[in-house]
Amino acid sequence: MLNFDGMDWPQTVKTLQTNWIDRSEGASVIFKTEQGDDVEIFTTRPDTLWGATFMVFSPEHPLVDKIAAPEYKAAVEEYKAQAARQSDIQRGAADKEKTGVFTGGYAINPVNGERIPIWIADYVLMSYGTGAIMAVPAHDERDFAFARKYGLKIIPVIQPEGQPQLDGDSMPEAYIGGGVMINSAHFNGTKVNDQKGRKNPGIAAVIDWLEEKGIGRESVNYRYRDWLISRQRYWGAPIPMIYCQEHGWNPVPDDQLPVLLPEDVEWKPTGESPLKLHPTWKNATCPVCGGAAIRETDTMDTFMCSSWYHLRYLSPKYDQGPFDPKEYDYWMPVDTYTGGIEHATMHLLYTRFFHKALRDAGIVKGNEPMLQLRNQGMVLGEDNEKMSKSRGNVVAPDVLVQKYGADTVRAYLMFFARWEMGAPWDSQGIEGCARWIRRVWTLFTDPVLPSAEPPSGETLKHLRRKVHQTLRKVTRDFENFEFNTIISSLMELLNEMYKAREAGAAGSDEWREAQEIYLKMLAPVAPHIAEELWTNQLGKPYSIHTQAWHQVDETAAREDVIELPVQVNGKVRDRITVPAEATEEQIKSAALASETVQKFLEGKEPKKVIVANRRLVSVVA
RNA sequence: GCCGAAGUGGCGGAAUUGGCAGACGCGCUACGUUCAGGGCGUAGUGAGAGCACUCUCAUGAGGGUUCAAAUCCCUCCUUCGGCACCA
Repeated sequence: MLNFDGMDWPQTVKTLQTNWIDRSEGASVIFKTEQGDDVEIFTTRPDTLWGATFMVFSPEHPLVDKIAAPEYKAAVEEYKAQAARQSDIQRGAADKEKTGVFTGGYAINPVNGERIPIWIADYVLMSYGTGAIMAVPAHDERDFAFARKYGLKIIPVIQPEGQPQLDGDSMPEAYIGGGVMINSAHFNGTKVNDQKGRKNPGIAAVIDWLEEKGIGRESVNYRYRDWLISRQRYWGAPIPMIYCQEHGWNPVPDDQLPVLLPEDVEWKPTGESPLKLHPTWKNATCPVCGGAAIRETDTMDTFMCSSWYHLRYLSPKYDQGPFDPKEYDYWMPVDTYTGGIEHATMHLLYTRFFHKALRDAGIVKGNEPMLQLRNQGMVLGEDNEKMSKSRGNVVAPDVLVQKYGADTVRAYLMFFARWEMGAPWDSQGIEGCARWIRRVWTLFTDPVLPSAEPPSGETLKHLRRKVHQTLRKVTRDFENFEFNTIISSLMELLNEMYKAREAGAAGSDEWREAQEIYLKMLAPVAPHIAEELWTNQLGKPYSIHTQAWHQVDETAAREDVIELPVQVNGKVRDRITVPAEATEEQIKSAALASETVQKFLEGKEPKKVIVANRRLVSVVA
C-alpha cells in the first residue's frame, strides 16, 4: 500500500495515504509482570531499553486489574472511569497535561532485570501497538514530562558526543538524537544515529541481540487501524451468514444469493437496526441441517461496495461471478479516476486494499485498480465558504439546469476554475457561458447570408490554421485535465469563425471542416447541443460521441511568419516579423536591423544576442 | 506542534514550464440597435505620467541567481487543507 510506483496520482494523495498508514520500524520486546504475565511492547528505540525506568499501560489494558495492588485499586478504578468518560478528541489533545496513576504493580525489564513500576495513563492508547509501553524518560518527550511530574527515575542511556555528560536529575528535556550508548551493559560505546530501524547501527545491534536471547524481535507497526466492515444499520449490503444453534455460523448457499434487504422496515428510535426488529426477515434455515436459524442482521459498511463497484459496472448483468473476465481484460485497470480529495484516506485506500486482496485471491490482475487520479476542487458558495444549508449559501444545480440547461451548467463548471482547485460560485459568471453556448447555436443554425464576394484564399487559410491550432491545444488540454483553457480556446475559435463567416467563408470545404472539428471539440463540454447540431444541422450520423477524435493537420496549423519581441537589456523595445523558417542568424540580423533597437543600443556594439526558442530575441549591450 | 497546498487586475482565472505578465470570461465604461428597459453588437478596460509616439512601475513582502524570474534559490508574512500524545 505504500508503494505508488507507476501511479499517476497527485502527490498530496500519496502523502495523505502514507501518513495515514504511518509505518514505523522497531522491535517487539517481552516484559514480565511480577505476577508472571508476559507484556509485549512495541518500541522504535530498542537501543534505549536500558533506560526504561517504568512502564505505562493504557487504562483499558486487560492486565491492569490483575497487577493493581490492593491499596491502589480504588485510585486505579477512579482513573479508569474518568478516562472512559473522556471522548477520543479530549484524550487526543496533544498539548494536554499528562496524567496517570501508579498501579502498585511492578514489571521486570528483561535486558537488565530491573524492577520497574507500572503506571496507567491515558496518553497510552489501546488502539496503537499493544496498549502498553516501556517508558524511557531520558529519551522520549512524553515519558520525560510524565516522569518529571510524578518524580520517576530518569536514566540517560544515549550520550551525545562532544557534549557534557547527561544527568537524569538535571536534564531540562529529553534527548532525542544520536550518540553513544551508555549505562547499557556490554552495548556501552555502540554508536547510535538518527536513522530509523535497522539502518541505525545501535538499533540493529540490539535487535540482533534480543532475537538471539529470545526476549524480542524486529517488528513493524502501523498507525492505520483495522477497518470494521459491519455496522448496525439498515442501509448497507447484507452480510450473507446464517447462525444455527446446532451448527454455528455458515455462509448462505450460492443459490440463495444475493440476500436482499426487506423494503417494509420500520425505523424506531430504539438504537437497534430495523433488520433486527423486522418480524420475519431474519428467519432462515440452516444450510447444514435445514432447521430454524437466524440471519446476520448487521450490514456491511458502504465502503465495502464502493471498493469494487468499478468491477461490477463492467458487466452488471453477469451471473457467473462478480464480473465478466473478458470485460475485465478490456477495461481494467481504470485509466482515469476523478473525485474529491476527501476520499484520499478512506474510499481510495480501501479500494486499493480490496484490489490487492482480490489479486492475492486470484480474482483480478495487476497491483493497482486506478492508474491516474485527478482530484476536483470544491465549488464554494458565493460567500467563499463551504456550501451548507445552515449558511444558506447552497447553489442548487437543478435550479441552474432549469434556467440555463445542463450543457451550460456543465460548461461553466469546467470553465470557472481549475479542475483541481475549485472556487467560489459566481452566479454572474455563468452568463458568459450561456452567451457562448447561444452564440455557438446561432453560428450553426442561422441561415448563411449569400456573400457579396467569394472568400479570399487568405481567409480560408487563416481559418484552417486557427482550427487546427485550437484542435492541437484542446487535445493536449483534455489529456491534462485543463478544462478551463479548453473552453477559452473554443470561445476564441468561435470568434474567429464569426469573422470568417463575415468574410464569406461559409459554404467552403474549410468552413465545413471547421464546423465538424468544432463540434467534436465541443462534444465533451456541451454534449447535448453538440449532438443536436451534429445530427440535425450537419446531417451527420448519430452519434457524435462515438466519432473518432480528429487528427491535427500540422501543416495547416503552421504559421507563415513569426513575430518576436526584441529585448534590449531585458526590456522589450521592439518586435520583428520574420518568415517561420528563418534561421537564428537571420533572426539576429533582423533584430539588429531594427531602428528602435539601434536607438536603445545608443551606438554601442551588442555584447551578446540571444535567440530564445525562436520566441524572443534578447540583446545585451 | 508536524506535514502539505496556494497567494497574479475590481472578480474567476491564463502564461506553451525560465522568454512579450494579465489569454478567455465576469464586471465596468462608451457608442450603436430600441419609445424605453432588457437583450444583442462594436470598441475600451492593471496602476501612474503624457496632447501624442511612448515611458515608468507592477505577480503576498524582502533579498539572490540570470541576458531574461509569476516561474529557480534563501528569509519572512497570510490563507486553506491533512494529521495531531502513534511509543
